[in-house]
Amino acid sequence: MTNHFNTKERILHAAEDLFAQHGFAGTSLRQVTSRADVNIAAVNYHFGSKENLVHEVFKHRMDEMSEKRLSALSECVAKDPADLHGILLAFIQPALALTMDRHGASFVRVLARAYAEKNDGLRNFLSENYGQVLREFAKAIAVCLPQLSKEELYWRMDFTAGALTYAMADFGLIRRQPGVTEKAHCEKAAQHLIAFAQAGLKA
Amino acid sequence: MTNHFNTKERILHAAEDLFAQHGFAGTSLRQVTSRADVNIAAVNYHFGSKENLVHEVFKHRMDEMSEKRLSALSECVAKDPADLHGILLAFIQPALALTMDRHGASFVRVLARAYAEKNDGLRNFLSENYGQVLREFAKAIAVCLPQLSKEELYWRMDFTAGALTYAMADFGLIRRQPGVTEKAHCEKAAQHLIAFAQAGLKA
DNA sequence: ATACGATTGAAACAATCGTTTAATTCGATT
DNA sequence: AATCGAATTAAACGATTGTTTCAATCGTAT
Repeated sequence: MTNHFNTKERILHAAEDLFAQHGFAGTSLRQVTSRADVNIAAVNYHFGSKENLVHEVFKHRMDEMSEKRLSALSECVAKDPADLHGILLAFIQPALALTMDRHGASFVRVLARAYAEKNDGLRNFLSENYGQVLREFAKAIAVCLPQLSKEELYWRMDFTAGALTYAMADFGLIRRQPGVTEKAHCEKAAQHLIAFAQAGLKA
Repeated sequence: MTNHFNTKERILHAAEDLFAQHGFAGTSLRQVTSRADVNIAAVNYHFGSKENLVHEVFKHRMDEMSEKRLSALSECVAKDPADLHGILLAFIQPALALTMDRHGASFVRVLARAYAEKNDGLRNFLSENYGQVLREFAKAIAVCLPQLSKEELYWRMDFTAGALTYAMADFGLIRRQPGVTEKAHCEKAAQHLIAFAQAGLKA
Protein backbone atom coordinates (compact mmCIF):
# COMPACT_ATOMS: atom_id res chain seq x y z
CA MET A 1 0.00 0.00 0.00
CA THR A 2 1.65 3.13 1.28
CA ASN A 3 4.95 1.27 1.31
CA HIS A 4 5.39 2.34 -2.26
CA PHE A 5 6.05 5.81 -0.92
CA ASN A 6 9.26 6.77 0.77
CA THR A 7 9.58 7.90 4.35
CA LYS A 8 9.15 11.60 3.71
CA GLU A 9 5.98 11.13 1.67
CA ARG A 10 4.52 8.69 4.17
CA ILE A 11 5.03 11.24 6.93
CA LEU A 12 3.36 13.95 4.85
CA HIS A 13 0.31 11.80 4.16
CA ALA A 14 -0.06 10.59 7.72
CA ALA A 15 0.33 14.13 9.05
CA GLU A 16 -2.29 15.41 6.64
CA ASP A 17 -4.84 12.86 7.79
CA LEU A 18 -4.16 13.38 11.47
CA PHE A 19 -4.01 17.16 11.31
CA ALA A 20 -7.43 17.06 9.65
CA GLN A 21 -8.81 14.90 12.43
CA HIS A 22 -7.23 16.36 15.53
CA GLY A 23 -5.72 19.68 14.54
CA PHE A 24 -2.09 20.69 14.67
CA ALA A 25 -1.60 21.03 18.39
CA GLY A 26 -3.84 18.02 18.93
CA THR A 27 -1.67 15.74 16.83
CA SER A 28 1.54 14.38 18.29
CA LEU A 29 4.55 13.44 16.21
CA ARG A 30 4.34 9.97 17.66
CA GLN A 31 0.85 9.57 16.24
CA VAL A 32 2.17 10.68 12.88
CA THR A 33 5.18 8.41 12.82
CA SER A 34 3.17 5.51 14.14
CA ARG A 35 0.64 5.80 11.34
CA ALA A 36 3.37 6.37 8.76
CA ASP A 37 5.22 3.38 10.19
CA VAL A 38 8.49 5.25 10.49
CA ASN A 39 10.79 6.08 13.37
CA ILE A 40 9.96 9.11 15.50
CA ALA A 41 13.31 10.70 14.70
CA ALA A 42 12.50 10.69 10.99
CA VAL A 43 10.33 13.79 11.37
CA ASN A 44 13.09 15.97 12.67
CA TYR A 45 15.54 14.42 10.25
CA HIS A 46 13.45 15.15 7.16
CA PHE A 47 11.55 18.26 8.25
CA GLY A 48 13.60 19.82 11.04
CA SER A 49 10.67 20.47 13.36
CA LYS A 50 6.97 19.94 13.81
CA GLU A 51 6.21 23.51 12.76
CA ASN A 52 8.10 22.97 9.54
CA LEU A 53 6.19 19.77 8.91
CA VAL A 54 2.95 21.73 9.16
CA HIS A 55 4.24 24.21 6.59
CA GLU A 56 5.32 21.44 4.23
CA VAL A 57 1.90 19.81 4.45
CA PHE A 58 0.42 23.10 3.29
CA LYS A 59 2.93 23.82 0.59
CA HIS A 60 2.40 20.36 -0.85
CA ARG A 61 -1.31 20.95 -1.52
CA MET A 62 -1.61 24.71 -1.76
CA ASP A 63 0.98 25.05 -4.51
CA GLU A 64 -0.94 22.56 -6.59
CA MET A 65 -4.34 24.08 -5.89
CA SER A 66 -3.18 27.67 -6.43
CA GLU A 67 -1.63 26.76 -9.75
CA LYS A 68 -4.82 25.06 -10.93
CA ARG A 69 -6.92 28.00 -9.81
CA LEU A 70 -4.79 30.60 -11.58
CA SER A 71 -4.52 28.66 -14.84
CA ALA A 72 -8.27 27.99 -14.87
CA LEU A 73 -8.85 31.66 -14.16
CA SER A 74 -6.65 32.96 -16.96
CA GLU A 75 -8.15 30.46 -19.38
CA CYS A 76 -11.66 31.52 -18.44
CA VAL A 77 -10.92 35.25 -18.57
CA ALA A 78 -9.23 34.88 -21.95
CA LYS A 79 -12.40 33.28 -23.30
CA ASP A 80 -14.88 35.70 -21.78
CA PRO A 81 -13.87 38.30 -19.16
CA ALA A 82 -17.49 38.73 -18.11
CA ASP A 83 -18.10 35.06 -17.33
CA LEU A 84 -18.67 35.26 -13.59
CA HIS A 85 -19.88 31.69 -13.43
CA GLY A 86 -16.65 30.52 -15.03
CA ILE A 87 -14.54 32.55 -12.63
CA LEU A 88 -16.30 31.06 -9.64
CA LEU A 89 -15.84 27.62 -11.11
CA ALA A 90 -12.13 28.32 -11.53
CA PHE A 91 -12.02 29.14 -7.83
CA ILE A 92 -14.10 26.26 -6.57
CA GLN A 93 -13.22 23.41 -8.94
CA PRO A 94 -9.60 22.94 -7.78
CA ALA A 95 -10.75 22.73 -4.18
CA LEU A 96 -13.32 20.23 -5.30
CA ALA A 97 -10.70 18.20 -7.13
CA LEU A 98 -8.73 17.92 -3.91
CA THR A 99 -11.55 16.17 -2.13
CA MET A 100 -11.57 13.48 -4.80
CA ASP A 101 -8.09 12.42 -3.82
CA ARG A 102 -8.13 10.37 -0.65
CA HIS A 103 -5.50 12.46 1.04
CA GLY A 104 -6.68 15.70 -0.53
CA ALA A 105 -10.01 15.28 1.20
CA SER A 106 -8.19 15.47 4.50
CA PHE A 107 -6.37 18.56 3.39
CA VAL A 108 -9.58 20.51 2.86
CA ARG A 109 -10.27 20.09 6.55
CA VAL A 110 -6.70 20.94 7.40
CA LEU A 111 -7.23 24.16 5.50
CA ALA A 112 -10.41 24.90 7.40
CA ARG A 113 -8.49 24.43 10.61
CA ALA A 114 -5.75 26.74 9.48
CA TYR A 115 -8.21 29.56 9.06
CA ALA A 116 -9.23 29.07 12.65
CA GLU A 117 -5.64 29.47 13.83
CA LYS A 118 -5.58 33.12 14.69
CA ASN A 119 -2.24 34.22 16.07
CA ASP A 120 0.01 31.44 15.02
CA GLY A 121 2.53 31.92 12.25
CA LEU A 122 0.42 29.71 10.04
CA ARG A 123 -2.02 32.39 8.98
CA ASN A 124 0.78 34.75 8.04
CA PHE A 125 2.44 31.94 6.16
CA LEU A 126 -0.75 31.36 4.17
CA SER A 127 -1.48 35.03 3.63
CA GLU A 128 2.03 35.80 2.44
CA ASN A 129 2.29 32.84 0.10
CA TYR A 130 -1.21 32.56 -1.30
CA GLY A 131 -2.88 35.92 -0.77
CA GLN A 132 -1.92 36.88 -4.31
CA VAL A 133 -4.22 34.19 -5.69
CA LEU A 134 -7.23 35.72 -3.99
CA ARG A 135 -6.24 39.15 -5.28
CA GLU A 136 -6.14 37.85 -8.84
CA PHE A 137 -9.66 36.53 -8.48
CA ALA A 138 -10.78 39.82 -6.96
CA LYS A 139 -9.48 41.66 -10.00
CA ALA A 140 -11.27 39.31 -12.39
CA ILE A 141 -14.57 39.53 -10.52
CA ALA A 142 -14.27 43.32 -10.40
CA VAL A 143 -14.32 43.30 -14.19
CA CYS A 144 -17.59 41.34 -14.17
CA LEU A 145 -19.18 43.53 -11.52
CA PRO A 146 -17.86 47.07 -12.11
CA GLN A 147 -20.65 48.63 -10.07
CA LEU A 148 -19.31 46.90 -6.92
CA SER A 149 -17.08 48.95 -4.66
CA LYS A 150 -13.76 47.41 -3.73
CA GLU A 151 -14.89 47.10 -0.15
CA GLU A 152 -18.11 45.34 -1.05
CA LEU A 153 -16.28 43.03 -3.41
CA TYR A 154 -13.81 41.99 -0.72
CA TRP A 155 -16.57 41.37 1.78
CA ARG A 156 -18.44 39.16 -0.64
CA MET A 157 -15.34 37.25 -1.62
CA ASP A 158 -14.74 36.56 2.03
CA PHE A 159 -18.26 35.26 2.39
CA THR A 160 -17.77 33.04 -0.64
CA ALA A 161 -14.50 31.67 0.66
CA GLY A 162 -16.08 31.06 4.05
CA ALA A 163 -19.03 29.23 2.54
CA LEU A 164 -16.70 27.15 0.40
CA THR A 165 -14.44 26.18 3.26
CA TYR A 166 -17.34 25.43 5.55
CA ALA A 167 -19.22 23.33 3.02
CA MET A 168 -16.26 21.40 1.63
CA ALA A 169 -15.07 20.47 5.08
CA ASP A 170 -18.46 18.88 5.69
CA PHE A 171 -19.47 21.11 8.59
CA GLY A 172 -22.94 22.35 9.29
CA LEU A 173 -26.37 20.87 8.83
CA ILE A 174 -25.73 19.13 5.55
CA ARG A 175 -23.94 15.89 6.19
CA ARG A 176 -23.01 13.46 3.52
CA GLN A 177 -25.51 10.60 3.51
CA PRO A 178 -24.07 7.10 3.88
CA GLY A 179 -25.40 6.13 0.44
CA VAL A 180 -23.89 9.12 -1.35
CA THR A 181 -20.30 8.96 -2.52
CA GLU A 182 -17.96 11.73 -1.44
CA LYS A 183 -17.50 12.61 -5.08
CA ALA A 184 -21.21 13.11 -5.66
CA HIS A 185 -21.53 15.03 -2.41
CA CYS A 186 -18.81 17.48 -3.37
CA GLU A 187 -20.08 17.98 -6.86
CA LYS A 188 -23.45 18.90 -5.43
CA ALA A 189 -21.73 21.24 -3.01
CA ALA A 190 -19.89 23.01 -5.82
CA GLN A 191 -23.00 23.28 -7.94
CA HIS A 192 -25.09 24.75 -5.12
CA LEU A 193 -22.29 27.00 -3.94
CA ILE A 194 -21.75 28.57 -7.35
CA ALA A 195 -25.43 29.43 -7.66
CA PHE A 196 -25.44 30.83 -4.14
CA ALA A 197 -22.24 32.84 -4.50
CA GLN A 198 -23.11 34.18 -7.93
CA ALA A 199 -26.39 35.57 -6.65
CA GLY A 200 -24.72 36.94 -3.54
CA LEU A 201 -21.98 38.65 -5.48
CA LYS A 202 -24.47 40.26 -7.84
CA ALA A 203 -26.79 41.39 -5.07
CA MET B 1 -10.66 44.38 37.35
CA THR B 2 -11.50 40.74 36.92
CA ASN B 3 -11.12 40.31 40.67
CA HIS B 4 -14.76 41.25 41.00
CA PHE B 5 -15.51 37.85 39.53
CA ASN B 6 -15.18 34.68 41.50
CA THR B 7 -12.78 31.87 40.72
CA LYS B 8 -15.10 29.92 38.47
CA GLU B 9 -15.99 32.93 36.34
CA ARG B 10 -12.38 34.04 36.07
CA ILE B 11 -11.44 30.60 34.77
CA LEU B 12 -14.25 30.71 32.22
CA HIS B 13 -13.19 34.11 30.90
CA ALA B 14 -9.51 33.27 30.76
CA ALA B 15 -10.24 29.96 29.02
CA GLU B 16 -12.44 31.68 26.48
CA ASP B 17 -9.71 34.13 25.52
CA LEU B 18 -6.99 31.52 25.33
CA PHE B 19 -9.07 28.95 23.47
CA ALA B 20 -9.79 31.62 20.89
CA GLN B 21 -6.11 32.37 20.50
CA HIS B 22 -4.51 28.95 20.64
CA GLY B 23 -7.30 26.42 20.26
CA PHE B 24 -8.39 23.82 22.75
CA ALA B 25 -5.50 21.40 22.48
CA GLY B 26 -3.10 24.33 22.14
CA THR B 27 -4.12 25.84 25.46
CA SER B 28 -2.82 24.35 28.68
CA LEU B 29 -4.65 24.52 31.96
CA ARG B 30 -1.62 26.24 33.44
CA GLN B 31 -1.98 29.04 30.91
CA VAL B 32 -5.62 29.35 31.88
CA THR B 33 -5.08 29.38 35.63
CA SER B 34 -2.12 31.71 35.31
CA ARG B 35 -4.18 34.28 33.40
CA ALA B 36 -7.14 33.83 35.72
CA ASP B 37 -4.77 34.17 38.67
CA VAL B 38 -6.08 31.06 40.37
CA ASN B 39 -4.50 27.82 41.48
CA ILE B 40 -4.10 25.05 38.92
CA ALA B 41 -6.19 22.68 41.01
CA ALA B 42 -9.16 25.03 40.82
CA VAL B 43 -9.97 23.85 37.29
CA ASN B 44 -10.49 20.25 38.26
CA TYR B 45 -12.24 21.29 41.44
CA HIS B 46 -14.81 23.49 39.70
CA PHE B 47 -15.07 21.78 36.32
CA GLY B 48 -13.85 18.23 36.84
CA SER B 49 -11.71 18.08 33.74
CA LYS B 50 -10.37 20.11 30.86
CA GLU B 51 -12.90 18.61 28.48
CA ASN B 52 -15.69 19.68 30.77
CA LEU B 53 -14.27 23.18 30.97
CA VAL B 54 -14.48 23.38 27.18
CA HIS B 55 -18.11 22.35 27.31
CA GLU B 56 -18.89 24.92 29.99
CA VAL B 57 -17.28 27.67 27.95
CA PHE B 58 -19.64 26.77 25.14
CA LYS B 59 -22.75 26.42 27.22
CA HIS B 60 -22.11 29.78 28.80
CA ARG B 61 -22.28 31.65 25.48
CA MET B 62 -24.34 29.38 23.28
CA ASP B 63 -27.29 29.25 25.65
CA GLU B 64 -27.40 33.03 25.65
CA MET B 65 -26.98 33.34 21.88
CA SER B 66 -29.49 30.61 21.07
CA GLU B 67 -32.10 32.17 23.32
CA LYS B 68 -31.62 35.57 21.68
CA ARG B 69 -31.82 34.05 18.24
CA LEU B 70 -35.00 32.14 18.91
CA SER B 71 -36.80 35.03 20.61
CA ALA B 72 -35.81 37.42 17.83
CA LEU B 73 -36.99 34.86 15.31
CA SER B 74 -40.41 34.32 16.87
CA GLU B 75 -40.88 38.06 17.27
CA CYS B 76 -40.01 38.63 13.64
CA VAL B 77 -42.17 35.81 12.31
CA ALA B 78 -45.13 36.99 14.40
CA LYS B 79 -44.87 40.40 12.78
CA ASP B 80 -44.37 39.23 9.19
CA PRO B 81 -43.71 35.55 8.33
CA ALA B 82 -42.40 36.57 4.89
CA ASP B 83 -39.73 38.96 6.19
CA LEU B 84 -36.60 37.13 5.10
CA HIS B 85 -34.42 40.10 5.95
CA GLY B 86 -35.73 40.08 9.48
CA ILE B 87 -35.16 36.36 9.85
CA LEU B 88 -31.57 36.69 8.74
CA LEU B 89 -31.11 39.56 11.13
CA ALA B 90 -32.48 37.42 13.94
CA PHE B 91 -29.84 34.84 13.09
CA ILE B 92 -26.92 37.20 12.68
CA GLN B 93 -27.61 39.93 15.22
CA PRO B 94 -27.04 37.80 18.35
CA ALA B 95 -23.70 36.63 16.99
CA LEU B 96 -22.90 40.24 16.29
CA ALA B 97 -23.88 41.24 19.81
CA LEU B 98 -21.41 38.73 21.17
CA THR B 99 -18.50 40.43 19.48
CA MET B 100 -19.38 43.68 21.23
CA ASP B 101 -18.68 42.13 24.57
CA ARG B 102 -14.96 41.92 25.16
CA HIS B 103 -15.06 38.27 26.06
CA GLY B 104 -17.78 37.48 23.56
CA ALA B 105 -15.50 38.54 20.74
CA SER B 106 -13.17 35.76 21.72
CA PHE B 107 -16.00 33.31 21.79
CA VAL B 108 -16.85 33.87 18.14
CA ARG B 109 -13.42 32.58 17.27
CA VAL B 110 -13.80 29.75 19.71
CA LEU B 111 -16.94 28.82 17.86
CA ALA B 112 -15.16 28.91 14.52
CA ARG B 113 -12.57 26.57 15.95
CA ALA B 114 -15.19 24.20 17.21
CA TYR B 115 -16.58 23.75 13.74
CA ALA B 116 -13.14 22.67 12.63
CA GLU B 117 -13.07 19.94 15.24
CA LYS B 118 -14.22 16.99 13.22
CA ASN B 119 -14.22 13.81 15.26
CA ASP B 120 -14.02 15.13 18.76
CA GLY B 121 -17.00 15.07 21.04
CA LEU B 122 -17.35 18.81 20.74
CA ARG B 123 -19.15 18.78 17.43
CA ASN B 124 -21.64 16.22 18.65
CA PHE B 125 -22.13 18.27 21.79
CA LEU B 126 -22.94 21.33 19.67
CA SER B 127 -25.10 19.46 17.22
CA GLU B 128 -27.13 17.76 19.94
CA ASN B 129 -27.65 20.86 22.02
CA TYR B 130 -28.07 23.58 19.43
CA GLY B 131 -29.04 21.87 16.19
CA GLN B 132 -32.66 22.57 16.99
CA VAL B 133 -32.04 26.31 16.69
CA LEU B 134 -30.85 25.91 13.13
CA ARG B 135 -33.86 23.76 12.32
CA GLU B 136 -36.21 26.45 13.61
CA PHE B 137 -34.60 28.97 11.29
CA ALA B 138 -34.82 26.51 8.41
CA LYS B 139 -38.55 26.21 8.97
CA ALA B 140 -39.01 29.98 9.03
CA ILE B 141 -36.97 30.52 5.89
CA ALA B 142 -38.86 27.74 4.13
CA VAL B 143 -42.02 29.79 4.63
CA CYS B 144 -40.40 32.76 2.91
CA LEU B 145 -39.04 30.69 0.05
CA PRO B 146 -41.56 27.92 -0.59
CA GLN B 147 -40.17 27.21 -4.06
CA LEU B 148 -36.88 26.05 -2.48
CA SER B 149 -36.45 22.31 -1.99
CA LYS B 150 -35.45 21.17 1.46
CA GLU B 151 -32.10 20.07 0.16
CA GLU B 152 -31.37 23.41 -1.49
CA LEU B 153 -32.49 25.27 1.60
CA TYR B 154 -30.14 23.30 3.83
CA TRP B 155 -27.21 23.83 1.51
CA ARG B 156 -27.79 27.54 1.43
CA MET B 157 -28.17 27.78 5.16
CA ASP B 158 -24.86 26.01 5.51
CA PHE B 159 -23.27 28.52 3.19
CA THR B 160 -24.76 31.35 5.19
CA ALA B 161 -23.54 29.94 8.47
CA GLY B 162 -20.10 29.39 6.96
CA ALA B 163 -19.91 32.92 5.65
CA LEU B 164 -21.05 34.27 9.01
CA THR B 165 -18.54 32.27 11.01
CA TYR B 166 -15.72 33.07 8.64
CA ALA B 167 -16.44 36.78 8.51
CA MET B 168 -17.14 37.30 12.19
CA ALA B 169 -13.98 35.54 13.21
CA ASP B 170 -12.05 38.04 11.12
CA PHE B 171 -10.59 35.51 8.70
CA GLY B 172 -9.99 36.09 5.03
CA LEU B 173 -9.03 39.12 3.00
CA ILE B 174 -11.01 41.70 4.90
CA ARG B 175 -9.15 42.68 8.01
CA ARG B 176 -10.34 45.26 10.44
CA GLN B 177 -8.44 48.50 9.84
CA PRO B 178 -6.60 49.93 12.84
CA GLY B 179 -8.75 53.07 12.70
CA VAL B 180 -12.05 51.19 12.67
CA THR B 181 -13.57 50.04 15.93
CA GLU B 182 -14.50 46.40 16.29
CA LYS B 183 -18.10 47.46 16.74
CA ALA B 184 -18.17 49.34 13.44
CA HIS B 185 -16.35 46.49 11.71
CA CYS B 186 -18.90 43.93 12.86
CA GLU B 187 -21.87 46.07 12.01
CA LYS B 188 -20.53 46.41 8.50
CA ALA B 189 -19.99 42.66 8.39
CA ALA B 190 -23.58 42.00 9.40
CA GLN B 191 -24.97 44.51 6.94
CA HIS B 192 -22.98 43.09 4.02
CA LEU B 193 -23.64 39.53 5.02
CA ILE B 194 -27.40 39.97 5.14
CA ALA B 195 -27.44 41.44 1.65
CA PHE B 196 -25.21 38.64 0.40
CA ALA B 197 -27.11 35.82 2.09
CA GLN B 198 -30.52 37.16 1.15
CA ALA B 199 -29.57 37.23 -2.52
CA GLY B 200 -27.97 33.82 -2.28
CA LEU B 201 -30.98 32.26 -0.59
CA LYS B 202 -33.32 33.69 -3.20
CA ALA B 203 -31.14 32.64 -6.13
C1' DA C 1 -15.80 30.93 70.27
C1' DT C 2 -16.46 26.34 67.99
C1' DA C 3 -17.20 23.37 64.41
C1' DC C 4 -17.87 22.19 59.68
C1' DG C 5 -18.23 22.14 54.77
C1' DA C 6 -16.49 24.74 50.87
C1' DT C 7 -12.62 26.53 48.74
C1' DT C 8 -7.79 27.36 47.92
C1' DG C 9 -2.77 26.31 48.17
C1' DA C 10 1.75 24.02 47.32
C1' DA C 11 3.56 19.96 45.73
C1' DA C 12 3.86 15.92 43.37
C1' DC C 13 1.98 12.18 40.21
C1' DA C 14 2.55 9.37 35.90
C1' DA C 15 2.18 10.19 31.14
C1' DT C 16 3.30 12.37 27.06
C1' DC C 17 5.33 16.08 24.53
C1' DG C 18 9.09 17.67 20.76
C1' DT C 19 13.71 17.03 20.20
C1' DT C 20 18.42 15.05 20.32
C1' DT C 21 22.07 11.70 20.58
C1' DA C 22 24.87 8.08 19.04
C1' DA C 23 25.08 3.71 17.10
C1' DT C 24 23.58 0.99 13.19
C1' DT C 25 22.03 -0.23 8.61
C1' DC C 26 21.59 0.65 3.83
C1' DG C 27 22.92 1.77 -1.03
C1' DA C 28 25.72 3.61 -4.26
C1' DT C 29 30.58 4.90 -5.77
C1' DT C 30 35.22 4.13 -6.01
C1' DA D 1 35.56 -5.57 -1.51
C1' DA D 2 36.17 -1.25 0.79
C1' DT D 3 34.43 3.26 1.67
C1' DC D 4 31.60 7.04 2.61
C1' DG D 5 27.47 9.62 3.10
C1' DA D 6 22.56 9.13 3.64
C1' DA D 7 18.96 7.07 6.13
C1' DT D 8 17.08 4.61 9.98
C1' DT D 9 16.99 2.87 14.61
C1' DA D 10 16.55 2.52 19.79
C1' DA D 11 16.96 5.14 23.66
C1' DA D 12 16.98 8.93 26.34
C1' DC D 13 16.72 14.10 27.13
C1' DG D 14 14.37 17.90 29.82
C1' DA D 15 10.06 20.17 29.66
C1' DT D 16 5.26 20.24 29.96
C1' DT D 17 0.82 17.95 30.01
C1' DG D 18 -3.79 16.91 32.84
C1' DT D 19 -4.79 15.28 37.15
C1' DT D 20 -4.53 14.17 42.15
C1' DT D 21 -3.34 14.58 46.98
C1' DC D 22 -3.60 16.54 51.35
C1' DA D 23 -2.96 20.23 54.35
C1' DA D 24 -4.15 25.16 55.08
C1' DT D 25 -7.57 28.65 54.89
C1' DC D 26 -11.94 30.77 54.40
C1' DG D 27 -16.82 31.98 55.48
C1' DT D 28 -20.94 30.60 57.87
C1' DA D 29 -24.10 28.57 61.10
C1' DT D 30 -24.41 26.83 65.58
